[in-house]
Amino acid sequence: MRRKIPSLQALACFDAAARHESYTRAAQELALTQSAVSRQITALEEFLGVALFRRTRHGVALSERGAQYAAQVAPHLQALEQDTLDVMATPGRGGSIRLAAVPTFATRWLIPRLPELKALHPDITVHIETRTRAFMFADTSFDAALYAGTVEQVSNWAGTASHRLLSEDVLPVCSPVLMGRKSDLTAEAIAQLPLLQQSTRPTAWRQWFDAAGVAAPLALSGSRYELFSMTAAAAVQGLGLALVPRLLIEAELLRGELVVACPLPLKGERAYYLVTPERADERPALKTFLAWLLQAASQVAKQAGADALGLPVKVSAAGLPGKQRQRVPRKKPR
Amino acid sequence: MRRKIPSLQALACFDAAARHESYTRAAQELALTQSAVSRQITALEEFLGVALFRRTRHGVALSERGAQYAAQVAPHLQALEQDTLDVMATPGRGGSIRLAAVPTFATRWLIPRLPELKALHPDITVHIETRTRAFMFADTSFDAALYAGTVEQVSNWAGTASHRLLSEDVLPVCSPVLMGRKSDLTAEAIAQLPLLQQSTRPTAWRQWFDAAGVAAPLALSGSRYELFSMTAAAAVQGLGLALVPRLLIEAELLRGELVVACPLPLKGERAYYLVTPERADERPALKTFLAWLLQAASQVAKQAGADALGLPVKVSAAGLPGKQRQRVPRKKPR
DNA sequence: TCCAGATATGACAAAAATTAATATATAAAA
DNA sequence: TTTTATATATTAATTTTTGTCATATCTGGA
Repeated sequence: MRRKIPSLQALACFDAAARHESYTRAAQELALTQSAVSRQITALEEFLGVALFRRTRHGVALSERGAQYAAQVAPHLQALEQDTLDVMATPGRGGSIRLAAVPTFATRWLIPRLPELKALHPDITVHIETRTRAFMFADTSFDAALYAGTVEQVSNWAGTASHRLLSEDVLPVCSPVLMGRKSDLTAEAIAQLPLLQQSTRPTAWRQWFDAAGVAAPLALSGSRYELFSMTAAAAVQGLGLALVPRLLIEAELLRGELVVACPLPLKGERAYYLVTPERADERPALKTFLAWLLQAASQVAKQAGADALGLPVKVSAAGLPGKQRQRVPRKKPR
Repeated sequence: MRRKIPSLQALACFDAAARHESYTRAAQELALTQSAVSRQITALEEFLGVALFRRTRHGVALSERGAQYAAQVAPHLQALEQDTLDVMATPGRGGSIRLAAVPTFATRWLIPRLPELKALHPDITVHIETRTRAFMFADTSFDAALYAGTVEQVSNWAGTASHRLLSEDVLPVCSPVLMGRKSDLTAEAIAQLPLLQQSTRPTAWRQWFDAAGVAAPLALSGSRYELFSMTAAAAVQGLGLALVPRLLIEAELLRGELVVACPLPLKGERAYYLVTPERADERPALKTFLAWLLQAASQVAKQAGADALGLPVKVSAAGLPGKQRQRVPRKKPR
């Protein structure tokens, strides 16, 4: 039997009218006459058997049910429009990938490399939306997630397969102003300075001090920021020391806004992963993207490995002896 | 400007055609002529600038892009239809509530009480879908979740407010066949019998034995089932002992299919909660529903409290002395 | 009272969807 | 090979839906 759904145009009119609570403005938005909107909505109300608007002395106002219907319907309209634009925009062979990504890694690592992807695979489009936590693929329309976490977290993510990209080795960095004349600080010295915390890694500083074998009673204190980029920005302002992955702050290091306060990295258990739904998705675009990502990541890892040569991998006791300041690698993607 | 979305009818035709990979069958499903479907899809392809189907020697087959578009679009069409039916179905004052619920509690506790809700508030419709884990409200269209967990789990659920309904006190139960002549088993005796595990509470038995002060090396072994109702069913079959909340197996107790093996309850940290998105939702239907739920829960809790009178709340040492078999309460909802 | 700004509606025009009939292609059966 | 059954595509006519214009109606405020 014929499905009973109102026309999309009717729903679009309703959606606009609901947002504006005005037929006239809805008509303006949709480039229609007020008359057209009025008719569509009247027809819709008749079809549903529900009064979507209350006619007030001065215009219209959403009814209870109307508000509910609008709230339910709006995201789907939005999504349909997005999906449609998506197919229209990529008429080539490739497809588009909807990626959920941790914000700072996406901003500072992935996006700078997208031109390279574009050059190699011009027909692949990547949509990025930020997500900090795990989510259920079934609830969303993401094709993959760029996620930071431990092996356990990743393997506990139900119904997914994951591909390790890079480990998240964090380093203490700060504004050169804080360093004074010294080229390195001891862990003890760092324990005296204000620390910048990242809320999703509340124990990072504690772990770092543990690795350095230094007691730091204030390891858990300090302002908390949600994103690495925020702690980095705070560090640039001289607000304290941030513990961030080197690969997220290459630009600041290059510009001299930040310096490595102590070259002891915390080889964390955390890493960046590409997580995909388990149902071995046949989509070739995703496969291509994954292959490219892995290659880009391994390239960076190799580079970082070379940089790290000559640096102590594990620390024996307390503060490290002042090593030479590390050179900034020149891997700037073009 | 005018939105560029294809007509819903076109999308519906495409969806049906994509599912059947046949215009003819799609036409049958939609009660249209094959001609109409063919035209709609041709128009849609033209509008999108994308070939959605490959014309094969024998009919049509979805193209790569077509498959992707279909997969994206289908759930939204579905949802629009659902939403629409939803408003149409409840023309009264109330509204509908979309509830995500843990399966067994929903089946055995909530649903049997829905007639009562219906009697009190005939204009409220409750849609139930099962979810075992936490999810993000923003990703779904649920209004609330009926969730089982610890205080920590519930309070860690970001962006939500929660209302405690009932605590999940579990009891060891089994088929009367397993009990033989005895009216109660000691914890030691239970430790010798096969245990039925529930996968979402892997340590439940261990905790129970701990509370009883009995060493049970096999506390973590035994078949694992996903739902309480499954462990209960297994217990009815005499496969072993299940540790389930009493309120989920009243029916089996009444019918004599299950008996309480030992009246020592594990006062778990877990409880049933109604979890709602934090944005203080104005929807009156939800408020009414919550109020009713709380009242129904408190009624049950009172009853259970009365039943539990005279039962030892905490156990001093090992196996409990054989207490009288508890009477089955008569709170059968009508 | 009159005006400005809102929604509602009647009459008509334009556009889109649907159909019936038929053309065309193909795989399988005769 | 010819026939048959079953696909999709196309043409032309028809029906339905949508939108516009002009206008009516209502309301609050100058």
